[in-house]
Amino acid sequence: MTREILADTLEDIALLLELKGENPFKIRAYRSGADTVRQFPGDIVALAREGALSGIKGIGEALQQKLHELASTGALAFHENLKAEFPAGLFDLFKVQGLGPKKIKALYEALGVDSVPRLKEVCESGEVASLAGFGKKTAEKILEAIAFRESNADRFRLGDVVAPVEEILASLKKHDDCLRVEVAGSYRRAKETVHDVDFLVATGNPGGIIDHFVNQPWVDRVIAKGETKASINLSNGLQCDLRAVSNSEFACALAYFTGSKEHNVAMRGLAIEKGYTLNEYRLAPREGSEAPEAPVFENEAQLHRFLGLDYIAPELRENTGEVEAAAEGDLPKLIELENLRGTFHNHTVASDGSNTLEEMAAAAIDLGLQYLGIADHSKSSFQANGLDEKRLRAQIAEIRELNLRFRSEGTKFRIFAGSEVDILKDGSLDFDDELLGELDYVVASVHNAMTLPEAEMTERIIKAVTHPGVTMLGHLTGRLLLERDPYAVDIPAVIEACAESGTIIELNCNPWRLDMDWRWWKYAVERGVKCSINPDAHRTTQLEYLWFGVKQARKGWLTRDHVINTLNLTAMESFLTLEPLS
DNA sequence: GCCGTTTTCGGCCCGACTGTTTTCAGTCG
Repeated sequence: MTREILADTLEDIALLLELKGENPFKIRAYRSGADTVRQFPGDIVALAREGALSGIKGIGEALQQKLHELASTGALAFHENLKAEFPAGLFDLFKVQGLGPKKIKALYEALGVDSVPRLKEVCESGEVASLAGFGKKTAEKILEAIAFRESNADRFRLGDVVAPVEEILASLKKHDDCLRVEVAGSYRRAKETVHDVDFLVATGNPGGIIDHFVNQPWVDRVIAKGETKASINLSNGLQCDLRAVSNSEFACALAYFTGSKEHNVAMRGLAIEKGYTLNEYRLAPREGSEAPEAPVFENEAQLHRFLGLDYIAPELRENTGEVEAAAEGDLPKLIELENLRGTFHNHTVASDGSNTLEEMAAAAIDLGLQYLGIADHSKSSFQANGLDEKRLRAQIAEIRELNLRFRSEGTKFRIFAGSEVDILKDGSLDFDDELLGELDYVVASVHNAMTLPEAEMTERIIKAVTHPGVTMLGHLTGRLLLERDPYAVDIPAVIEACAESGTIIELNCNPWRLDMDWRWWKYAVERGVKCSINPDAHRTTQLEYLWFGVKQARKGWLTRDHVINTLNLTAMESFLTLEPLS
């Protein structure tokens, strides 16, 4: 049983209840329950199994009971019974843009539409167009959406959208009618994957800038275009939305469109408590409220302050307690990119990297770092040209030489000799203790046998992280975003083991990984575990992945004190119990 | 289904765009 299964089941129930036309507030309760489960800072699966969920906001008695049944027996009768009422293919229909529960229900009941192929059939035959509430245009739109869906995925890794987003942003900035522009939405919150990208402009002429937006060469398809809002698809399928507001509305609009939805609900709830209604344009006294008029807000910080909150950084706006903490003055001072003094876990041409030791070091120096940890693959990762004992000892010697040269040249910089040692199937390490002892630090990672049952995988990893020679655990779950699921592993148990043995957990910044997931960091640091933000760079330019890592760390509420590589060189040498170079 | 300085009932966040309709329902974010 995993957190994802718990959350997905609740989400599934919400969908089924929608199809049945149930009370929308009940449906919302299941959805928000799913969200609470996903975001819960702790071992929600264990709590559910033990029936110890009471007191969690948003999980009432009914959901507690259902989660307990699901977690303790592996199935939920209520869910199974609901599912049995509808054909399985119906769920695919929700992924067609423009189709919601009402239309799907109508199509199913009137025309027996229970799958995407069947939907295509009835659109082409003209049956859809003659259905009440549907028309020719609807049928065309559905066909268009099906075709689009067949050719594109609907989510993108954060790392894959940075370039197009920056290009569009620059183009909007240059436009004469643009007073201010920001990217809002999940991109601004630095979610690891995004569904779409939301641009927000302040302008006195919305029509002009909307026309400009939909007429760019990279626009593949215009989904919608109105007076203040437009949606387009890029040729890679990425959906981009533009909202135009007046300059005086910009702060509220930016807060609103940065979201998340759940964060906004919490913010509006807070506004209501204070006698106001909050929307994407303004904060205004509610009807019948005695509250005085709110001023025009120049920026989000002013809005937050007016509501009695400290400024909440965009990365935190996921409704995981940030609104309450902001009210109490308990928000953490989040880590910033500039706080990093060095980094670990980087590759060179010795294994599967593209640059030499010297080139990697030069790039790190250019970024203003004081140290760089090299950790090429170990011998079992022969697919990645992993180093055997002899080659690794030669690399250690080469690193010592280079460090001497830095010292003689007066460069305050040090390469730490490490290894990304494979955690073998039985939890033992790929090198013996003697060689591990010759290294400055050791990253231990799983690269094979990823389909072990959860208990075995957990035991395997715990055995490795409790080995005294291991400094840190690499990419905890092995996930590749949108490509490979995390392997089955009991994350809280691993965190606990790391806490006890003082082993650091890596936040791997490769945008394909971003692993350990940001949702676990609050829990990990509560247990006393330290984080290392590591780019896993295989070429010099990938050291810039640190940007993604810091964003994820901020999402995980991490401060500089939680992150080991904010230590300066001297402090780091002392932490690793190494003789200082100079 | 959840929640509570309005606490066991009666609320529950809000607006833009589209298409099919003549005033609005459905979808999306």
